[in-house]
Amino acid sequence: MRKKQSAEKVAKRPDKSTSVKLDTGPLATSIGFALRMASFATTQRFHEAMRAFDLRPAQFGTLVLIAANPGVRQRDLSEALRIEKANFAGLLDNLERRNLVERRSEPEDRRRYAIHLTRDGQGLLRRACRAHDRMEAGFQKLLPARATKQFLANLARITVE
Amino acid sequence: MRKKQSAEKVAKRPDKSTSVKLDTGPLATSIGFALRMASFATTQRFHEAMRAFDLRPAQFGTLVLIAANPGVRQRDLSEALRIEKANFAGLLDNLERRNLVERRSEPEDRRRYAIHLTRDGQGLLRRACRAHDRMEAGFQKLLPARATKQFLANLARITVE
DNA sequence: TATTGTTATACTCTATAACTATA
DNA sequence: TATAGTTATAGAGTATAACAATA
Repeated sequence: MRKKQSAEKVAKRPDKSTSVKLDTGPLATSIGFALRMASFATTQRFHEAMRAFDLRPAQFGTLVLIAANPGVRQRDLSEALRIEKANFAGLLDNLERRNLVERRSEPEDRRRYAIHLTRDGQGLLRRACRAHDRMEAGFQKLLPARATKQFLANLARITVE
Repeated sequence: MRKKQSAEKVAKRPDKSTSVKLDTGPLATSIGFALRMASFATTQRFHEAMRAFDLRPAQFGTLVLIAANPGVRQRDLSEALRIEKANFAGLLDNLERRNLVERRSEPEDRRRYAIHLTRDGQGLLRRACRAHDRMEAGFQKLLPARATKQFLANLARITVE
């Protein structure tokens, strides 16, 4: 993608249709901006990796959390994923229409649903997780050796409440 | 906002209307997911810090890059910020209507605009940067002492191309 | 009265294609 | 032909309020 600075830009004219490296000023030391850019990059990779499964980040996260917490309540899922309950209803509708998850009513509190994966959901998630793990291995290779654990811990510190 | 665990939840029934900590399964070691959550958290803080200036992340980033690169071309700005040029036109329109930036036509290539901050834009940015710096100092305090530089370097490694 | 989940709505963000004017 | 910038549009993501059913 990146063309090296032509050595013979001499006489003609620069005609720099190539990308220009900008001074990022105070953004160069901005944790918020760096997180934004890094998250954008990994999200792009996520979409590539999950294209075959038609799963977006929030959908994949939902399936993973259900698998790890069978029977979890809808409200706890949406809170853990930082998704408004109003928006989460539609997300779950979509996964249920695709026969990946199942809402089971709870007799002891009939306002609540216990959410479970279907067999199809388990199967799709298993394959999606393999793609996810390959993607994550690629991210780890971008970091210094044995730096991942500390990096994840620092991200968790930033992710307060 | 957060209710402390009532000490007399004793006999009655748990009635856990408080939030439940879920097992995050393979997301616990997912760099992509951790970045997503951390970026979400810092973006929330950004909106609080910038409410007084009515600047969203992309708008603030735009002003900062213009200040650091006066006369920059619109295309280079949108590329640096990873914003589609089609969407960036409207963003700049908004900043121009608010008299914060100015598009100057370039005689040597009349397709291009050279983007500059107005006096108002410089003034607003100066104040916004102070709020931004305070916010960033808050983020740094969440990290171990002297860990910021390495953390930023690792974020930059993830942000490829 | 408070909580779980739903519906409706609006606003922002992102992505794509088609267009103009220039080169 | 290719590039800079614009317009239009559609799809996601996000936020808020109001509601029904239940506790």
